Amino acid sequence: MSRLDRSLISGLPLFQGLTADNLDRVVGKARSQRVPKGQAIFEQDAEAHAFFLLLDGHVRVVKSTPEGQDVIVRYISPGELIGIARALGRTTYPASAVAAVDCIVLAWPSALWSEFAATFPAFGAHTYKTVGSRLQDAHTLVVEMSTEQVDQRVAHALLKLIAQSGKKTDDGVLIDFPISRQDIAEMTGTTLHTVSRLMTAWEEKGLVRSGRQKVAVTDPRRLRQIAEAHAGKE
Amino acid sequence: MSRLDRSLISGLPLFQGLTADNLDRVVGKARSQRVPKGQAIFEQDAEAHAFFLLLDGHVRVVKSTPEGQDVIVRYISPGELIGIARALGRTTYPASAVAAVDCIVLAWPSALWSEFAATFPAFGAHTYKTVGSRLQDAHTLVVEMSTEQVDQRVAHALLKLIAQSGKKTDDGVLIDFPISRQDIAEMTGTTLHTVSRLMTAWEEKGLVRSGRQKVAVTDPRRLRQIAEAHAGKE
DNA sequence: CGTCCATTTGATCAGGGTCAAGACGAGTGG
DNA sequence: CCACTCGTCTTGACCCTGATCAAATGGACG
Repeated sequence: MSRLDRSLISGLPLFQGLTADNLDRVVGKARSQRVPKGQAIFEQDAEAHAFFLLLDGHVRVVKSTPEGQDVIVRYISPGELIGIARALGRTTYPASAVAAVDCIVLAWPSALWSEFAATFPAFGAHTYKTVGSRLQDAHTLVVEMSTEQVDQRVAHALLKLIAQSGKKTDDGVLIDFPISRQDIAEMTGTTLHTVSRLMTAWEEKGLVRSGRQKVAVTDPRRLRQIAEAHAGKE
Repeated sequence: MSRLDRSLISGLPLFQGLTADNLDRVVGKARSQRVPKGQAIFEQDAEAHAFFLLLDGHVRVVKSTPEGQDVIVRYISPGELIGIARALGRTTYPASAVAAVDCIVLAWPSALWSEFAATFPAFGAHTYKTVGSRLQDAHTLVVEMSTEQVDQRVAHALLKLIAQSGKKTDDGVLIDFPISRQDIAEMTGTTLHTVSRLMTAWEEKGLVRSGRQKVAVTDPRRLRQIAEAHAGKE
């Protein structure tokens, strides 16, 4: 394994304001890890021995019910922390984190979190801000799940995905990692069948272009119309 | 208005470890406020000028959609903080807080939050733990909304309510504040009609006793069976 | 070339939303 | 003290969205 370098993390807002020396100390305590596509970084209900920083790739956070149904709570992009359960007073992970593509993560023992937070104010502040916005997101999702029809929820999900991980191509804005109908269904509380029907309908109208584990949005404007109100249906 | 006394807050875990002197300082900066039933403590999207501690009463946190539908995100019990948006990097309140009964709250200007957190470590730590568990709750709710049938969601909602604000009576465990069918519908993403039908069905089976803005659970065990699995339906 | 998985598409049907009407109390004003 | 009104709750009838069941198609990859 190659030696870890502070340049890996020096650009991140999370570590803003740290000296080169401090960055070295932080990186020095991390273990880097390659996680192949489909593998879990950590599992729901397991002991939260570490927290992670996603350096490269995309991760989905999944909660599973006792009955075996999965719900995708959110996707994680490079530069974000995951597995900070411990920082919030939990001893186990409340969800699983699965690599959507091959990923690179840095891992620190959970115990270090409070040390980092105490030593580097920006680190603590940024984390709490992150948690705060995740709480907002979760509440927004609850509202969507409570009040919207399936087509609106799927439209919203796609818009969030391209906002977070969109990549411009000739086909429009492409979601930058493999995502199946099943995945979208698990984000929106519906079935892969319904998602499939929606996608083909939207494809015919020219709103999206999609294929096997691939979705691109060609007309975000009209997709947003579907997401926003049900008045705009035709 | 009577003089504020440190005894109001001395028992709370939030202020654990503060000296009598410190408690006086904290209370001294607060303004106490009586909020009549039905009135808002703060409104969604308004400037977050203050954060609040609920001393007495019950508050529901409501998010409203642009289309005018309301979703009840959670209920707040005495001793809990509300309106801590500012602490999480927001400048406006993400939801409204409405008094479910006549309430007493303490209010501090938002700017004081960071001062308190810096000066009294227990205060900051407790808040973040609170935010963490609210994030958990929100995710749990998302999972429930995604995977459960209406009867399960309503059963879960009632169980949470009696766990949080249950009061033992001859009729079973009573929810300690007025709550309508409409309220329960807004917690569970359904309509008051469906809630009404469920309640009468459960009343006939002897699971609950309910009336106008009043719900008591007489058989939590069987209610939990409904909430848990759909295998147990008959 | 064969196997596996993602996807598509059709047919069916039920959970629960919508529409409509009424009953039941609780508070208000005469 | 009673009549009235308003808000909550109940209940029936109907129908639509989207789940379920079933099967076929089509790439991707070994």
